[in-house]
Amino acid sequence: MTRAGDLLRRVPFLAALTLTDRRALAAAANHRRFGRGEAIFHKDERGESLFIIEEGSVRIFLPSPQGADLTLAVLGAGDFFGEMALLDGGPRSASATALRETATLALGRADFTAVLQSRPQSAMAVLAAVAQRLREADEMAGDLAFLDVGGRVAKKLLELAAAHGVQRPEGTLLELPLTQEGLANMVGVTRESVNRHLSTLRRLGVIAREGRRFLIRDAEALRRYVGEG
Amino acid sequence: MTRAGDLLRRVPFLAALTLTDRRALAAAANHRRFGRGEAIFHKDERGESLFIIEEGSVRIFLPSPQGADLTLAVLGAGDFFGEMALLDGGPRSASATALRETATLALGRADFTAVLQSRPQSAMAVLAAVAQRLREADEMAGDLAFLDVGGRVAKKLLELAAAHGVQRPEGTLLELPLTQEGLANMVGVTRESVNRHLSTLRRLGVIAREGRRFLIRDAEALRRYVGEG
DNA sequence: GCGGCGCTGTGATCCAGGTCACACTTTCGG
DNA sequence: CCGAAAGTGTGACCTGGATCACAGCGCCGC
Repeated sequence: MTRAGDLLRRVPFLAALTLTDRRALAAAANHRRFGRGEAIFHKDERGESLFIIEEGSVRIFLPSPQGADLTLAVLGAGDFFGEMALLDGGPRSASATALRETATLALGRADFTAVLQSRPQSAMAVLAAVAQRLREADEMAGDLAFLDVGGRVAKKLLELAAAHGVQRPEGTLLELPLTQEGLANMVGVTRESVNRHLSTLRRLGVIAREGRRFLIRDAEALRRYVGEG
Repeated sequence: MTRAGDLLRRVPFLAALTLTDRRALAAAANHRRFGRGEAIFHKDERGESLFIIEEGSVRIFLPSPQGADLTLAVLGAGDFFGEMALLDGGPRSASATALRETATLALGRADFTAVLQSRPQSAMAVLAAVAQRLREADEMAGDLAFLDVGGRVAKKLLELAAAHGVQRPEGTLLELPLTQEGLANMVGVTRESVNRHLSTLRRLGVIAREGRRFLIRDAEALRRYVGEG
């Protein structure tokens, strides 16, 4: 309970609640755990809950008929997802699976809307978060329409560096372990194409591999690489 | 004033307001008109107002360095846009221009947030609208990643039919006059490619031209065309 | 009613990236 | 610690769409 209360305080849109409210909410919410690779929900299902990640990480993606799906986001502790189906009443617009052992707090529609209705601050925070996501989605569409594969790969590396990068003497190291296939899915291309572009980038000394993670040696060169290929 | 009050009643997220509130809001808002082709705002500018369309139509798009930009939406009377910059404080995420003579009501940040904070109903309505748009944006990204040009063209025609279609004995007529270039921009490809696909569709008797508008003769065939090319 | 400009249609080329097919390397579960 | 499975690197090939280059067409303004 204390644990859950602590978590909720760190979730932006719930920060405006009083301690008692947060406790009540934590009591109302369901704890749910998912194993590595386990599905949390599938696109097109009806959705009745919002999930808050306590621990772990979750991939949100559009499944494609012919395998290779498109990753929209990878979320971590403190992030929430699954709100859309609650907000506009539609079905799940994407699928979600746990990338590793993950613990969540699931909030039902009634509890969620109650918070939004009674706390203008919370509603504004959710609004800001959703607007932010819309912004990113539009940008993704733009990238798919305007950039070639090289540019998309380079740009995604920069984004990942901004989100999960750790400064190192030799450059920025991407925390999150990422396979070429994973990167390919984020960028909407085949694994082979990603490989070829990474190879040239490595040959140019722009990036390097550190086990299962990437090291970005020359962010500036990467930025130039976006928009030329 | 009465005019503006009337308009506001028809805007979903303002429907919850009392008549007096709507009057006050209408008084606070600025009327602004734009000529055919005139820019309303540009991507990356700072944005301090939300626009409600009284009359006319507006194209929201991502400009691309090399010309051919990507159309995200075409909005008409009663629709609103420009809310994102107000909600998350970021710059304009896209550009907006009037497609024809257009009258708008511009609402400043303060007035907008005041409504959202004081009217849970309004906040929920905006939330639903933004969620809806996020849904569409994600779907667009999926289409760009998964569908080939033929499929994208066909799907867009079906969407346009759903949004602006009028039933006719011979099929569904798309109200809005649309050039091949316009369609190409909605779908992220060249005009020539669109032309070729439209030609085959016409040869197959699936669609036909009615002056400057499209007639969809066989929606079922169009649906099949999505996802095969 | 006529001249011009913005649309439409289509052919000829070219090439980025998908597909297929493997060999090699790392990692991890048992 | 070993063997299978997952991930990586690359070559050969083919093809959908971009690009360039025109030739008609029709609608609009004067």
